[in-house]
Amino acid sequence: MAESGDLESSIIKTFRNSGYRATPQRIAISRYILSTHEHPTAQKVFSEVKKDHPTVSLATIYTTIKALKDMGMLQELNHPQSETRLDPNMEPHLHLICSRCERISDWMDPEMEDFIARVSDEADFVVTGLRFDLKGICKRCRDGGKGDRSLAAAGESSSAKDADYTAVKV
Amino acid sequence: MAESGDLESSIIKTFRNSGYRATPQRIAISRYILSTHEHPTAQKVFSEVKKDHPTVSLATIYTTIKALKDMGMLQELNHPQSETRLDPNMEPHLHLICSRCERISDWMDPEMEDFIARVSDEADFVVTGLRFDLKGICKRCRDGGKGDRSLAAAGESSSAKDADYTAVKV
DNA sequence: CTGCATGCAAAGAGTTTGCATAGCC
DNA sequence: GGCTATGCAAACTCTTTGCATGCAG
Repeated sequence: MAESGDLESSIIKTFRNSGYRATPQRIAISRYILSTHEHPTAQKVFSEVKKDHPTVSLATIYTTIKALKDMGMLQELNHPQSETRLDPNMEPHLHLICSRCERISDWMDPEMEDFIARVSDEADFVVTGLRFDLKGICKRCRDGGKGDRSLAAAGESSSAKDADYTAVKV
Repeated sequence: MAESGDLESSIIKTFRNSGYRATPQRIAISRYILSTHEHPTAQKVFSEVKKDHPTVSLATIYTTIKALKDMGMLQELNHPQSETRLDPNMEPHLHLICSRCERISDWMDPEMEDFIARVSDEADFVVTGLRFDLKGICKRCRDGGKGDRSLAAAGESSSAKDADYTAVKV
């Protein structure tokens, strides 16, 4: 991609401005996480980065993730019975999580901030952060039949995971 | 409490209707989880139930939680860098999570369903479950100063955990 | 009585940490 | 060159599983 150089130099600047050293491993890890939209797991980052840096270790992945979180570049998404996934989108948004293909899509909604502001006001609760996930079936999986399970945990039924979200009558 | 007998017999019925045996341990575990509003961890359930059933094991806590989830009585709430917490409220609602005292309060909002229905429609995504958390500072902690950290992880700064929620400008 | 549930301990998964070496600044 | 970051492996935390015994139905 044409702008990979731009991304890379901005990553280097960000690390140095925060007092971190910009090592090749950190740059590669950050470049992958910040440019993908697939909300990867730490293991996924590990296997992707290993293609270019075969000696990289999982410990370095986790340390770099922690640094990126510390610098406000990244947040983590936890779900019951599944690994933590990473999200470089720091704007208020919600997640559409497909039970079938395990894909996580971001959805920006203009009304969300108003909604939150009203709840914050009514509940007398000063909101500093949010996390909004909708679980369900994406259009692609409804159209395409079985869907792409490449990101799904092998052999695990997705309906079991649905039990961890408040049911919504459809 | 006066209705503990009612809760107990309804727990027994629920287990038997689903083909589970209603053992004293399961009844005690379920009674505690279903009647508390503090969204306990498995460890908290363990220590509470041990008061009446000193020989109960953590494995039984976890298998009972799994049974309750299976019966649709319970969901789990995961947050980065903290243990899974339990929520017996199965109605669509959102969570107000205080960074200071670690308390989790439920908030029912009449507009939430409309909001979700609209997103579902616009995104062409069939919603089956939801998870909506707001992180911030509760009124009690703002009024009372330091707040009650009895549920907070010892020695851990709560600001670190805030990094895992999309920042909201206040 | 029959078979599921319990309690114990050990295994598992994901993540973190300790330490000697490597390499950024 | 000083000092942080790396890579390896071992430790850690939370959760799950295997198995012999116990007890609900």
